[in-house]
Amino acid sequence: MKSKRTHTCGALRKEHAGQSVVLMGWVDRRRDHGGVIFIDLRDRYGKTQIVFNPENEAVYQTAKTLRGEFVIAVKGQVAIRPEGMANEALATGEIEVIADECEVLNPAKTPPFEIIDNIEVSEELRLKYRYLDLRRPSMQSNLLLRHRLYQVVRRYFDENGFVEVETPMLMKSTPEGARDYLVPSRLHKGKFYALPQSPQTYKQILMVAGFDRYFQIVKCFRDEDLRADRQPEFTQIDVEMSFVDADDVLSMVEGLMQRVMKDIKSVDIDTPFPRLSYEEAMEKYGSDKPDLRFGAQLVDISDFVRASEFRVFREVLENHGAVKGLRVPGGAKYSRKRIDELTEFVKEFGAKGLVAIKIGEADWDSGLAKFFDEGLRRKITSAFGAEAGDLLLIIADERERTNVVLGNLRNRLAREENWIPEGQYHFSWVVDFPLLEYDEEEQRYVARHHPFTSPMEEDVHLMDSAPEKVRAKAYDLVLNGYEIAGGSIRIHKRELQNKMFSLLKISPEEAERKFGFLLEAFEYGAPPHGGIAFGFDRLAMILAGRQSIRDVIAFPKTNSALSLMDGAPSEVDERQLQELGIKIIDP
RNA sequence: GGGGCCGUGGUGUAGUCCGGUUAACACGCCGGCCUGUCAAGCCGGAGAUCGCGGGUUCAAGUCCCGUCGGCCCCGCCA
Repeated sequence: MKSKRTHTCGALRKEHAGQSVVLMGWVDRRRDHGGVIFIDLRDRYGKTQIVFNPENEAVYQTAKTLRGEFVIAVKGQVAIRPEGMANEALATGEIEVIADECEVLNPAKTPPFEIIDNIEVSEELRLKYRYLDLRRPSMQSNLLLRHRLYQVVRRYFDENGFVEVETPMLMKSTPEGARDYLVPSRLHKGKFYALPQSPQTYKQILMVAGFDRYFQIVKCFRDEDLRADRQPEFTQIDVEMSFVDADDVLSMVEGLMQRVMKDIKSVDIDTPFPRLSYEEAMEKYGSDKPDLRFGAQLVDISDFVRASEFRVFREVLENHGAVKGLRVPGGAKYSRKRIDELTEFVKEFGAKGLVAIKIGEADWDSGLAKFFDEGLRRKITSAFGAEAGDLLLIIADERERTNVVLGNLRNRLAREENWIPEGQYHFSWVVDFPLLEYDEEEQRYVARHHPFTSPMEEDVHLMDSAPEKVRAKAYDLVLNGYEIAGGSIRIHKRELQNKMFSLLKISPEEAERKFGFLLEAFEYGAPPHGGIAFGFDRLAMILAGRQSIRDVIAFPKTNSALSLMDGAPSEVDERQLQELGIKIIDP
């Protein structure tokens, strides 16, 4: 290439008129009028219209050969477009570049899909040709947003005295929690490293080491099944602080969110964020990550229907279950088919059925009316705040299941009934989580957050008598129905940690084997500490207004954890296996 | 481990329920015409045997079985 690029394709304006410039980029579109040829030249900064006039024979002949996605260099004069020819849709639309010279830096095959936004193309193809997909303006802006998010986070924590420390990617496997990705050791055949599910133990050890404010933007790995908001490798903003209580962590995070929203979205948000107890979240919204952009709270009618003739409700209540429901404004128009669909939906979450009551002008428009006397019908209707034309959807089951089922129904209805206002960001904290939950399969309590989470002091006395009632010093940050961060104050005393392990049925020997290094560290002066970790991809996804974290990850995996572009995972050479002492056993 | 939806020229879809002569449409691509377009326009053309394998049938894109792949969800994700 003879000359250097002087400007990007988004840079030129009226005031550059008359200048000689060199632009480089991709041919976005070609409009050949037989005489004059227009090329829109694209790079990540924008597009600029290039004009090729037949009078300039040499450059005109080159222009005729140009096709989509050719990489070219153009030297020319910036000119103000003729009267009435400006393109307001383009930032550079008031000018154009009259080409003097044009060099094809590299031709291109016709791409398998067009490099434009708003085209319907299967995600499969987008992932296979990710480099083409990433050329599309919307994907470029997603990755640029992600880039800005990294910068805001680093700046904020740096300003607040946090130290960024990298922790190992090759670490000890700790089978509590998610499935590990394992890495075989060549030097120690038969032994394995694990990729971190999170740098949890390292950051706690950094507290012991005296780095009282730590953060890291770090990859984590979990070998579990994927979802729209879950990838096997994902990025966390990992944070830990010493000499703090939960409020200190929460307000530090609120400050970060305020900064992020301001810098990325130009939105001012209020702090402190509302806090809901776990119990309140479950009872009112049926979720530990409630979407608070809309109301539609669950209504508990257990106390009313206890007196009804309806056996389904009575039996559930006799077994200490709950009867709760949701009001669907205007839902009385739902067809039988629609209600059947919703019934199928709630069954996926373990409900036995769904009771639907249509509210008519005078009274219930429902075959169930006969089971409830008139006063009861009126009480129930008013408990829901329901009016004629509404629909009540009611679940009767054990309390937790009732809540969870209705929570999922609430989210589905919100989407389908457009209850969710556009462009809102509703942050909240969910606090007072149970420390433990009982795992039926393993027949033991497991840590709801992780085994290093501190119980609340006032609940410690319950650890022996009623472990399920012990609340944790744990907190989740929820944004628009997504858990975007979760953390806790940690246990920093050996005795309490031992107690926790015994509740989890982790023997002293096992604790020693798995976490001995951490426990030993705690014996050398561990400060009280706590922290939090953000799902960076989820946060980026929400800020970008996308439905899948794949849209904010440059090279994501498919649902079955394949990389369609490079073909990972793949078989390896026999020699590599030999070096590692690994034999493949046919499945 | 399980449930649902999907796979037809380069791309997106129609056709599949009710099997039957040249698989349709739009965009893209190629060529021609055209000197001010910007989703340029007009005319013409090429291009798919219907994800893959097997089966049923005189006959399969269409029915059946299996398999691969994509997406959404349940379980799982301390």
